[in-house]
Amino acid sequence: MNQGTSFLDDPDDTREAIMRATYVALGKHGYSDLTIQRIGDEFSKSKSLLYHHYDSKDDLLLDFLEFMLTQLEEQLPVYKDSGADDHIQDIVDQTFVFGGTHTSDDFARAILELRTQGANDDAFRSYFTRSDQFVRKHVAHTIRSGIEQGIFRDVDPQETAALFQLTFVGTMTQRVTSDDDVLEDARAEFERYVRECLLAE
Amino acid sequence: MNQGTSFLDDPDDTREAIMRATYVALGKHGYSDLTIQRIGDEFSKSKSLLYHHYDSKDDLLLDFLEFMLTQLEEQLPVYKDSGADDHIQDIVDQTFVFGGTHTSDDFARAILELRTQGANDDAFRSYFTRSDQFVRKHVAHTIRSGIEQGIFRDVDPQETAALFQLTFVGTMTQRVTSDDDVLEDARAEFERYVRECLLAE
DNA sequence: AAAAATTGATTGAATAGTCAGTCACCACGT
DNA sequence: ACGTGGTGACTGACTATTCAATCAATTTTT
Repeated sequence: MNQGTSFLDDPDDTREAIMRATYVALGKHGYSDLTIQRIGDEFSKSKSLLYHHYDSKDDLLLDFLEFMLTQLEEQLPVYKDSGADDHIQDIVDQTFVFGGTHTSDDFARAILELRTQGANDDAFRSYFTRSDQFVRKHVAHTIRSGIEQGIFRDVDPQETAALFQLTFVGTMTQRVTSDDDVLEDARAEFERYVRECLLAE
Repeated sequence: MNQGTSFLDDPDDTREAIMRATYVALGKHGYSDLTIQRIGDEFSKSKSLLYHHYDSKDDLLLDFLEFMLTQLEEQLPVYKDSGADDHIQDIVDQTFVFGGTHTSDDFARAILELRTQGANDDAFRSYFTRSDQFVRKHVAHTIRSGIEQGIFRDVDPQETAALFQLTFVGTMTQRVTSDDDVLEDARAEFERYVRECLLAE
């Protein structure tokens, strides 16, 4: 069975512990060297217990993916209707990250490794498809809102959000897989784009 | 030993065959399920022979990475000094791809899977670091050239190239790991960015 | 004949997953 | 208050398989 099947389970202590163990093991060894053994090593209980909670390694990893995507989505800045321009700036900050909560490289590494599995695993890919659409709609809504407020130009919200989404994914990939410090420069240019192509004059 | 150690080797028939086999196996099974056995299965000769040409699986994979990056760099449109704007358009086309030679999803998948290994493997990461810098300099040079020609605005070539690079990586990641068809929209918006933020008025 | 290419058989270490069984706890009837 | 039985958490030992890597032997090339 997956996650908490009953709504009256204990506060899901064990699941969280397993997720944490998986996270640590993934960080240490990388996805392709991630084994049940190694997850068990980071877990206070025994490795066999993992099979009591999950049917298989795949089952566990799929739950872990869901866990991580939840974390990721919770990181989205909430939209206080105040100013769409402020909110967009929050999103840009979040994208290029400085000191977000657990926006460490570890977290980005984990997400990217999971994401890459989507290249060969339909189940994984459909999770990310849903997550991408969620994020994209969130951004598109903000932009639409900003246009109505008259602080953004009359751009296509769908298309603009798509480029934001692409930049977000690109940043995550780039940060983790290259030592070239392209990110600062890219950020400067992206902010120029926001100023000159999005904000009203 | 790696690759062709002598410059007078036979036209590297075997190496190419091994690279091809690795490519096919990678496409079929994905990096984390890629085994010497499976590479051997796609290879006309026996699996043991792989160890005659390479010291270890890692050694083989590292050579494969170099092989793939060479392919990738050869795909860069050459800069005929005619017009920087045409050349930039070529680069955009290449980034968002339509019918490039082997710019199939298979190729993108393979590159992304290799790239993601860089998250945990320093050797892999340094290859991509070098490759990124190569591409970025190429784009920066084109932009600098376009500015001198007066067809681009007076932007910062380094920063602009960085955003191109980010978009390139983001596209590759997105294409392969999500069914959300964000790419068309993102392309439309990116071309708007080029028109309004890069091209002279 | 010497060197290089190629093979099948084999090894020892991991691998995912199983299984029989222990333990703590809780509800129930008496 | 006291058994009694049921349940789920938990474990260590185990299996069958797969893995990377080795090697002695054979074929092919030079």
